[in-house]
Amino acid sequence: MKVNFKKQNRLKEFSKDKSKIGLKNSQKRTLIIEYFLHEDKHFSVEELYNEIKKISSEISYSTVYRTLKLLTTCGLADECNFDDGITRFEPVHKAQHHDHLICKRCGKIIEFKNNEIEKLQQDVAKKYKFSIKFHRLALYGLCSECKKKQRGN
Amino acid sequence: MKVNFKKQNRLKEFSKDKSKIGLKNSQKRTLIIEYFLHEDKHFSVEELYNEIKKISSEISYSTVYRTLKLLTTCGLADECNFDDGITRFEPVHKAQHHDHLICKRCGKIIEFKNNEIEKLQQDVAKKYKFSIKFHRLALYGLCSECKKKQRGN
DNA sequence: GTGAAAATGAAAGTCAATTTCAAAAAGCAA
DNA sequence: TTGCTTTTTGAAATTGACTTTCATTTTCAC
Repeated sequence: MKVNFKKQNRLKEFSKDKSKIGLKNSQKRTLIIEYFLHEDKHFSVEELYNEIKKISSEISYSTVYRTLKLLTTCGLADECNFDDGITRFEPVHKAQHHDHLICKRCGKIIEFKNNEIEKLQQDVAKKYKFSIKFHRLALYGLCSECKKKQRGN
Repeated sequence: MKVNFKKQNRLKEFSKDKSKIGLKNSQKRTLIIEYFLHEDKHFSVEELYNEIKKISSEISYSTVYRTLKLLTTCGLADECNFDDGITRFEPVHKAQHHDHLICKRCGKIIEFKNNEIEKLQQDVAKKYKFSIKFHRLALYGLCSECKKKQRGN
């Protein structure tokens, strides 16, 4: 498992905070956190649980669930909803907010960032004297590969 | 209950289709549909059920639920999710797609439309060779009234 | 090591959404 | 109108993802 510097720092941060907020250093939790932060993917609890199980069969669904919620509370993970009733978690990239393209055929999730859209959102908010705390933008459709496949059919 | 022309037409359309797809003309369903289409609001099943109950106490939650699902299938209603785990339904305005501003304090839902944002979404899609079938954009925050109240506190 | 506090797993509970099924209503045909 | 078939309905049960409970295990400061 390749460890990238930024992510290691995030994990270290997490470790530093732990004592302050009364957390103990659990091996299982650490394994889950490392796996989750190093994989740059969107995981449902179920999905992460299934992958973790392969590495360490002694980790329960509850622990995976609780760890993801904990990371969310600590600001190291974000919860996403993509219209299928399943909550997914993604590692927070502190540097940049982003939105999502979701392929309805293969389920692929692509992240994108568009400053112009964000600016226009602020314009909309201003028009309605509204202050935006956060937003969700998801574009649903077909990714390039699935488009090719569909033509083939 | 004021009936606007466009909505009456939509209802008529619905009625026309009914026989073709094997639906019978139920009084209760008709009442629910009329109420839903004439109120230009976002309803959860629960909310619509509570309002309908006041008019006709003999209509059950199941019927309201099934009617809203039916309207969605027929393309006369859309399902929305605003990050609170509750599905809301809105009458489809055939003329225009729109997005939402949601006040996290009072729950108010404001609809808006911004062609520039839509255009930029297409640009994003093109960049990733993605074809968009539909999208969801929701801006969460505080509406003008709630901002005022908050200052007052 | 000992003891207090936190973490864990399995099972139970929650809650909105959805389905089931027996009874009621709709509507076609005689 | 009556009889018959199909659809609709209400109440209750079920589903499925999420969340909590609680007895047991692990952590860690002393």
